[in-house]
Amino acid sequence: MESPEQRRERRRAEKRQAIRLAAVRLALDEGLDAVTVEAVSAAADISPRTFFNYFASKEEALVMEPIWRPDDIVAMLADRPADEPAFRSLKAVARELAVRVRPIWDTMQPFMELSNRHPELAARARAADQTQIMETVLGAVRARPGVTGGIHARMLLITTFGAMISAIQESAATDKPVEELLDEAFALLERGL
Amino acid sequence: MESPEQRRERRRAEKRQAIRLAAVRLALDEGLDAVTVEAVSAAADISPRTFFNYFASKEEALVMEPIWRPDDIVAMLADRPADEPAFRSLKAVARELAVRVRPIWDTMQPFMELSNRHPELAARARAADQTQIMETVLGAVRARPGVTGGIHARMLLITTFGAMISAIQESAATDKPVEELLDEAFALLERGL
DNA sequence: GCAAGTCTTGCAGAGTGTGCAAATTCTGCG
DNA sequence: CGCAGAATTTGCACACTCTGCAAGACTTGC
Repeated sequence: MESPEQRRERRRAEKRQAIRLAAVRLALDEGLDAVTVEAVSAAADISPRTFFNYFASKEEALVMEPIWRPDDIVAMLADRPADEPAFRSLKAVARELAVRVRPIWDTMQPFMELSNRHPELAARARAADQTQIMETVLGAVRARPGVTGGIHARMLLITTFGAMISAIQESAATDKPVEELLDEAFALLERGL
Repeated sequence: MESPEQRRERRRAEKRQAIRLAAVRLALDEGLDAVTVEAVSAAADISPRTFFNYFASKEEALVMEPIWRPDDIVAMLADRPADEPAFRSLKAVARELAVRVRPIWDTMQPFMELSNRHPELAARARAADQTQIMETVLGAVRARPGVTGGIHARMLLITTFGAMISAIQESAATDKPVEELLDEAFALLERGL
């Protein structure tokens, strides 16, 4: 069964996604300039004011929901065996996150297409997430065994995300499976590029 | 001597910097919310309209001029010996870019302070640059010897910038010299983290 | 079928950013 | 100096994003 709260949550998420799709379709069909809040709202059959009940900004509606959230990552790291070296833990976490991508790969396509045409979009949206992750997770990485210094922790994090982003982009460009590419990327990091 | 054009260029750059400083000072003194184009213009003694002759957006005035520009990087890469492996070339380029930072380190401080208080700022501003660099430079990296595949090129680029960003941030946090930290970072990349 | 809560909407207002044309300032040069 | 031509600054009108607030519409459980 479904509690009333879950029900509301789900509905809200569905509507959010519907608005997103309307926005992205509009952007792909008519160009980014055609995407005004007014136009999106009309397409999604809501009032402009309501749009902002679902998204804090217009941009937010044009990119997909982030697959990595700081708390998630901290939690996933905490779940790894305490004596596991940092690099190994991060690799495991990255793999787990990559797996999450698979079931939504198809729905991601329009967003990827849009990101290809307007690379600033996804980058800008991701930027906020990334710094937040850096700040939140850096402490957790430092606490892991096998971290030799301040810059080591930073490099571990930044390269982990570099690997994920590279894998996703390369996968979109070549159609190779993400996980395979992610393994390649981590192999490079492990033995040195 | 100085040609008239150079003169104009220089003046323009000076004014740009003056506006920047006014904006950042305002942000540090009164908080980010106090930074409206109107307030910045008043502080810099120009009209709001003129502000937009110097910056395409308010945000642009709150972060420092990027030290890396795509064309620069491509040119620097082209200057490296043709048979030098990609990793080595990128390391050399990164070092050269890091050296550029030294003479302006002091003027960077207010911006760093602001970036610490509002991490989204610098990240968002950098985002556009970074994707542009990716797109522009990726081809040049692929053409270098020692690049084994699509994901290798991507990882080389992304980790190079990761190293530079890590080094700068860590340097700001610990006061160690940037170049030393950059070397540490590249050592990690070279032998594997 | 009603009462309480939730969601949607309109409206007013502050702020960003742009095109255009007038006003101002700068430049070299006679 | 003083002036013609060029570059810069500015005001103005306008389209657009985003927010707070309060009223209206709609759900929901009972």
